Amino acid sequence: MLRVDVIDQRIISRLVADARSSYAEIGKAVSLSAPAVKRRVDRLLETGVLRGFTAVVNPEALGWGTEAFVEVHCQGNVSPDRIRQRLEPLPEVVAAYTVSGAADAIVHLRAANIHHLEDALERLRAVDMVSRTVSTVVLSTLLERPPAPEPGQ
Amino acid sequence: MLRVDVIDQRIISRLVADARSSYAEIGKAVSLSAPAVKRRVDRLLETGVLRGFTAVVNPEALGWGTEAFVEVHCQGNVSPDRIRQRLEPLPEVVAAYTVSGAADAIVHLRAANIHHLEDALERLRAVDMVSRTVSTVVLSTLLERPPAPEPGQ
DNA sequence: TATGAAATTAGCCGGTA
DNA sequence: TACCGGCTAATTTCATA
Repeated sequence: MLRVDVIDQRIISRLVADARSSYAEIGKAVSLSAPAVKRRVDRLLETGVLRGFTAVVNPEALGWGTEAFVEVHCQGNVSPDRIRQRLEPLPEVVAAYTVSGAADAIVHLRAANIHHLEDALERLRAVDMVSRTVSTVVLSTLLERPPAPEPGQ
Repeated sequence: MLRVDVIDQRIISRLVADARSSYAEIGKAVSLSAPAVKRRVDRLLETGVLRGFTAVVNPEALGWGTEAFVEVHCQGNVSPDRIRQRLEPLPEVVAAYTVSGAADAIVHLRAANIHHLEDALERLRAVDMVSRTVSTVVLSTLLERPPAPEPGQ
């Protein structure tokens, strides 16, 4: 049900590189007809291997020039689902993870500027379960890329 | 040159939600003809507001089940560009940022499993400029989403 | 806006495990 | 039988002018 063969991986690679390329074009690269490619893509979407297709936007161009990673420490035992529920309404949260170690979660924030970031941090700290936060402001983005289609190991 | 109006924002929203939707479909939503939408999208790509289109893959489905954030401490003064050059060859690095604070950089790693992650960490630590690393293993992903088309502030 | 070219998509058939 | 791919045709979409 979650079988992904070599051809699927090559199709995924193509779609990761350019999600708007046509099935015919992809088919030429993997020696398949366009309908065959569509069938595989539909199956990959259905089985959840592919979650969808999206545009990659330049955050700075949209006025999201400032970002930070925030370690969130919670008081008491909090379920991951409850943390997610509280973080979801904050529009500045672009990603959040529960983690091992001292902190309970790592939250990736994006804001228009330092003042906006400060404001977002304040709202994050105001979430009832949050007891302490440790922020690390991003100075520059060195690298951002999708995971390779097949794990190296 | 980097002007983005309200209609552009709505087009970007649509493309972020589904990069494979047709220009005609987007046009219907923003009350524009398909060629008009195409002109705007082309312009957004040219000015760098849109970087491209990509498929969102389920990392677990492809065997990338383990991830970690790593604080990297470097010895001496190292330029961001040099750090990027050294990180780029490591396929497990999906994102990297220079940051303020004690650490010099934060690296987002994705691996097939804990053993693979350990292996990748070892290769990261072997990079000459790296003096110390602090790893935080991700237990679960609470949230992952693109930034909203317009900043809240 | 309109027109030719290209892509999408559903249906049908054949080969194979 | 179930699965997978190719082929065809109707429709939609694209990219010109």
